[in-house]
Amino acid sequence: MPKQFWLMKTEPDECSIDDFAKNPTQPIRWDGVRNFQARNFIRDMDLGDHVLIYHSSCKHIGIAGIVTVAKSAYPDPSQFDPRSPYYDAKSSDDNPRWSAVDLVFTTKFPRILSLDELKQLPALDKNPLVKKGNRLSVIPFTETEWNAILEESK
DNA sequence: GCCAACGTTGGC
DNA sequence: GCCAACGTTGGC
Repeated sequence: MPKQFWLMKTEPDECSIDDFAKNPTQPIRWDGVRNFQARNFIRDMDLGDHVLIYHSSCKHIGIAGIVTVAKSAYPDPSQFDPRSPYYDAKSSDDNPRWSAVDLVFTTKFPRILSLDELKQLPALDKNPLVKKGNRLSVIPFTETEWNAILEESK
């Protein structure tokens, strides 16, 4: 039983639920998060926690499925790679600024739960995901919020 | 492509 | 510590 629930945003061109589904036992490194609040949430993630995958900036915006934390936070290697778009010169080996987790496929919803639909769920009233202008890419979910999503996905 | 909203940076 | 400028996110 997972201890905590999360949602992570991704542009499906970069990494979609189908990228997880096509190799369902192969974890994918979730790197490139460069926002301090989101990073702090990543560091709070535990092995076995469940994560909703949200497709943003695309044609079908919404929640596409569930993945599970397969490895908890560790230093994001891309911050040390000068050729990476995620390179951060201010980061050092002994004090890495950014963290990554590994995630593994769990469930693909039969259909995307659209943003419109999510906005209509009373349980998500207070969730930053449905607030205008929200840019947080890693969001903690309460069990109530989580259950409302699972119910809606049926 | 547009643009509002936001987080970060840097000058002071 | 303030805050303007800037770059980015993300829905439309």
